[in-house]
Amino acid sequence: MDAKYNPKAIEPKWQRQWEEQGLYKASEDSSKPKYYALSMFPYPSGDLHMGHVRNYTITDVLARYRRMQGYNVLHPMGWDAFGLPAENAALDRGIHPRTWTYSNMAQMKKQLQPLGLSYDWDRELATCSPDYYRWTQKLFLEFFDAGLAYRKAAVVNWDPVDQTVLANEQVDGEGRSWRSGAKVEKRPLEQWFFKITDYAEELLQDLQKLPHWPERVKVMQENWIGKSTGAYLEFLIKDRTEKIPVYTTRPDTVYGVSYVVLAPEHPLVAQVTSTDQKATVDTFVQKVTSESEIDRMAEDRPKQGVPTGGVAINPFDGKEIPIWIADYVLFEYGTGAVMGVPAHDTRDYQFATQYGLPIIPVVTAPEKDAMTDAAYTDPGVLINSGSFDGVESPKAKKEITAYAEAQGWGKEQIQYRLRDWLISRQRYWGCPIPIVHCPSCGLVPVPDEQLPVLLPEDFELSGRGGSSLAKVESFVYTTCPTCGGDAKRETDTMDTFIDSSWYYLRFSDAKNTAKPFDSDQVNHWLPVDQYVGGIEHAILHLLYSRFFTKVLRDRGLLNFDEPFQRLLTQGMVQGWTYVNPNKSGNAQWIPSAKVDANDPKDPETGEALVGSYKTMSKSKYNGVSPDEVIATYGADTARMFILFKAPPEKELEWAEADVEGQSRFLSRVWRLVQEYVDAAETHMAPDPKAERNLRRAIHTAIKEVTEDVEENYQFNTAISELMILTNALSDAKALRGSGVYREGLETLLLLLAPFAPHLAEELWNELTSDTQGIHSQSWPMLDSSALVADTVTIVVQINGKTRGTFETAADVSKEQQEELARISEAGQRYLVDATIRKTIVVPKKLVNFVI
RNA sequence: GGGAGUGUGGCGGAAUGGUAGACGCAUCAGACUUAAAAUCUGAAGUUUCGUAAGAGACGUGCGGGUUCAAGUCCCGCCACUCCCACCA
Repeated sequence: MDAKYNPKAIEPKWQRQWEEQGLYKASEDSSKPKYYALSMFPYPSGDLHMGHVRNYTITDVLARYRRMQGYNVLHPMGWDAFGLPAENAALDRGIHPRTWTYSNMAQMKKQLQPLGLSYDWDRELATCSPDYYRWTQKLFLEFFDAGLAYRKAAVVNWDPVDQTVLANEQVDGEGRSWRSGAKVEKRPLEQWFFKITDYAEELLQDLQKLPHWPERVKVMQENWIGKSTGAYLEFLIKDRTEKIPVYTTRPDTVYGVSYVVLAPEHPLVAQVTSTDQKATVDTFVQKVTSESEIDRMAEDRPKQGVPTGGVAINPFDGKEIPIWIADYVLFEYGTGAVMGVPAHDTRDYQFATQYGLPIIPVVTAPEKDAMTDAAYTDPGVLINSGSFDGVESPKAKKEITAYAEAQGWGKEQIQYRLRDWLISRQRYWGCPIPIVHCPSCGLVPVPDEQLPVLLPEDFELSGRGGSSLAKVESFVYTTCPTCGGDAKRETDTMDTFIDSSWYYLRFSDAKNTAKPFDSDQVNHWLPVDQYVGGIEHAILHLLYSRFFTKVLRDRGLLNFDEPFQRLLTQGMVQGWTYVNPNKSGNAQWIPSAKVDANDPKDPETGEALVGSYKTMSKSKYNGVSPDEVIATYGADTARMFILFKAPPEKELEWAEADVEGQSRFLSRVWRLVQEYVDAAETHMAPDPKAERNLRRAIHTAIKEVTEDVEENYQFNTAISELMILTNALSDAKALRGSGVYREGLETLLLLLAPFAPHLAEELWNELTSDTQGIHSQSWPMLDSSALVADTVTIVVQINGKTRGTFETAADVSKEQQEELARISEAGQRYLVDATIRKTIVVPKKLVNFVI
């Protein structure tokens, strides 16, 4: 055995060995319980960063731990491989997006390999491979068949020069295309949608089935779904037959309506506008619709609007009120029209004061909140409300809604903020939508036997954001699968979030060539027992995946409601870097390793620098790459550091000194075992007390590490327990000849195995004659009887303040304990002249005298 | 504006209502060494009194409360972080 711990010598050796043994292949052994551990699969950017390492290390520890616990573990890895960066790379470098993507995947796999992660690579998948996207298309057709995939016009950013659709991020602050510089137009275009709103209620309700998800993720999803209960009410239009429907959560304030506002895009705008207001209204609509979303939503922006000249009639009191249009009303939400109640709504109040509209209080505020210069938005008692005067708000809501319903001009309505999911993208590097447009048959799904609809090879990229497929004639022109006539293919591709909405299902049956997955397989392995990933996916990815699961359940393809049983959102990895305020962009970030901390200067220009944190997920510019760390310290040290430095859900600051600390700890373990193996077993006089103490330390460690890993993901405290056990063994070298000491070393290695797999394997191999390897061993069993201590420390308190302690036998009775406390040094000192009013005895822990 | 969370030494962080600061980093002292590194041993919240051994006071963002006992439970503040946000 080497005298010195040298990770470079042992890590590659064991990685090869594990690979050859096929140690991490998930089997179909149904005699064992299953455990499915999953990290969110990466986008193959070509650059593995510390955030990835943290993510994958966490699931790896759990996977290894569960294997030792006797579980049949599924721990797969794959690639979220479609997406825009590949297309941009193709534009910039003139290479095929596939070439770029696959070379990145190879690169990242190479970077992952030395980490010693226990993946079942047999199940590797890439969403851009036809073997995978064939089934994405099949699932799309399931949605289509269920009526959950549909087309409708949606307003998009249109570049009139490049003749292409732009993403919101591709439009600059002034509403110009980043590429052509042309003023971007808002155009309604036919787009594909998934009807996620059909599942809004279940997506909301089933959050209750997820007790092991972080509260804040559930709250975010809840807010995103945004359920509210209110009333749908119809206002009449004077001299016309149409009605203006509004949605309100405050039907109790309906007598306070002093105007009605339509969104500028609302179809009724044309009908209600009077001739003399037409020019004003047209100009206003033009102005608002040409503005970017960002401008229109901008904070603190004053609300703008114009009167249409039209007059509405409040059906409750027959009062005539003006119809306005305003930019603060959103066309997409509710009915796209709002009743204006300035007295009881903050936004309406702002608008009304700005344009001199009447403010009519209809809900009384308690004296202290009496309305002065703001809207009163809390509940109260109704006034000025006809026959509803004197009714309290909550009751009035119900009564007024019921009254409207009886009169036929309203009803109760539940409203969600969740919108349908716009899934079509006008891009090349995505999964083609398997639909044919036939002039006579309409939208025709591509039949199963013609799947996959392959991405064409001969294409020309039409610029960022544009549809390249539409220009590939051999792709576009086809025949209708139904009637055989001339037809065109759909040229949109799917949002990449669709690819990632079902990959965790595919892992259960990754090589199936007949269907997306076999139901028995998916029902066996799913739901995922532990899902780990960044908080940035708290809403979209997780919501879409939940939606997919529910739809596929309703299609009979699987039998569970929720895909991810437990969710852990890991914190970011940050690094201390310096900023050069004189530079811009990425050049301003300078890794701390290149800078003298006492005199921070830009190594290139000599300019003074300012310290700052930067997230390691954009790690190109801040120095510490996983490759370097592994090359310097080894994978085990990197893993230990990242788990020990902070609890998993918190941010983690990269610090070289702490990495060295972990390296030191592993070296200590190495020496401990080596010295034991080298030392001739010395016989010594038995020391039962010391042996019992050591055994207690061993089993305390088993208990603590098990609880930390299994229940709370407290890897940081689990590792500190390993350190405590190591220190105890270090201190107990006199016991080397005893069985307890050996038990201690073996237990230490077993407990360490999920965290530092290579070191544990190497030392296990040296220490024991076992040939199966440490990762095939069982997790150590806890012997609770070993935890019982011979003696206990009793705390003596006077009036709740600790005044001393004493040691006594663990089987001390309550009475003895009190008496011992009384005669203890502290007791003697404080109780001499005192009257004891009360004594509290906590058995085996504490005695408190109140004097 | 709405919601969620956090606040403990020089730092990362521990603490089923029961000795606050486990474990580690950094620091200091000692041993080993010609020397350094590595390694090992030890010290250490702040403060007052004391030459010292020691003794006391104060300490978990702030102010109250419950309790024999509060970092932990309750009430009210403050600060910071994150998410959503003209959603009627």
